[in-house]
Amino acid sequence: MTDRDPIAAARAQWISHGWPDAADGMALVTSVVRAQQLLHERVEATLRPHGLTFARYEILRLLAFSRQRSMPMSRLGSLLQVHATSVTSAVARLETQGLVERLRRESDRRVVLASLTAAGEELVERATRDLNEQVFSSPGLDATQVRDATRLMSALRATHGDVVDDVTGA
Amino acid sequence: MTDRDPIAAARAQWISHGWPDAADGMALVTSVVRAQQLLHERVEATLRPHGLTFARYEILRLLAFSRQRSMPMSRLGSLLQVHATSVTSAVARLETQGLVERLRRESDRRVVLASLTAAGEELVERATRDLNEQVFSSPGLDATQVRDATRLMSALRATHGDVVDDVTGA
DNA sequence: GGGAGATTGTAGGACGTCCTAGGAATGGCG
DNA sequence: CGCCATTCCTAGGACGTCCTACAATCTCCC
Repeated sequence: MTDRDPIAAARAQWISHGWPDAADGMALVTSVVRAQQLLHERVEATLRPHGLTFARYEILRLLAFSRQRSMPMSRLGSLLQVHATSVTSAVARLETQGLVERLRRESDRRVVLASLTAAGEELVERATRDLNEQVFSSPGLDATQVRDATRLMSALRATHGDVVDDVTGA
Repeated sequence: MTDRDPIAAARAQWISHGWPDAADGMALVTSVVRAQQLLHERVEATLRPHGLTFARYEILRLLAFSRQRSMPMSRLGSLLQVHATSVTSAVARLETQGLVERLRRESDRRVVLASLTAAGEELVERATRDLNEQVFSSPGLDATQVRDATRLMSALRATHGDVVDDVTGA
């Protein structure tokens, strides 16, 4: 006996308990949480054979895009929108794996530069190829839906203070 | 000096590095992850004064909806789509807080029933009221966008194997 | 110079999630 | 009747996230 959609069921409960004005918002929040969970699982499964998690992959990816193959810890945190201590622990693991090394900037010795090693550079390219093939090129919606959904998520981000380009939707 | 939208920037990098077919999918995944993070932060901020997290709130909410005010651990896990061990640790904390108690079902002594206490029942109603007022009734999109976004997230869930009602969109 | 205040990063702790392993209770099958 | 596969739950560990300190370093201004 298969259960019904838990989110649709929760929405019905919300209405029958006298919270109709909040029911759609509840369903939206719950749907986004669940969609993120499913996408995250696919991404993690793809990265696992490479010994990476998404958090660590994102750091390698940013470093590989940068000119110097290195970046201050604080800049990683602000670009990835995570707490500084999360960056510290992720970079510590990447350093243990030999994918990144820490350098202290001479002109300002407070700054720690996370710098990609040759091994890190090779790994991030292989991992990116797999992610593109196994997740990003077929995320589970058709091209129109992908564009619409991305635009709606951007609008949501914008109302929460994120800097967002292109909400108007050309 | 404000940075540009990190997701739009990543999408541009994807295209210029020769991965145009994956760029939109990457942007979608990243947008969903970020939107979830923002909504999750608002929800957690609302629940914190009540001494709850979203994970524990969801358990209390399900129990309060159920007839007996109780439910097997395994059912909580399947409804919430989380690992059984996550349920164990959340219920353990709720028990410490005096919001839930564990009962063993007599007819099948393998089953542990998580059962709402009077304190838990009161708390979940107060927490729900705050969530409805502070998050769910104004999730950050207008009514049309909320409906569209929920429908797209449902389609995404459906392609990943979730049981989903109402994808067709009346 | 030299101290006050900012900025940058790390340490330690709480919590949630997953995984693997394993202990109890049930139910079926020889 | 008794053994075993299944089901249900918990224990312990890895990882990511946040928070509150705190240490090191830089900057500014007296």
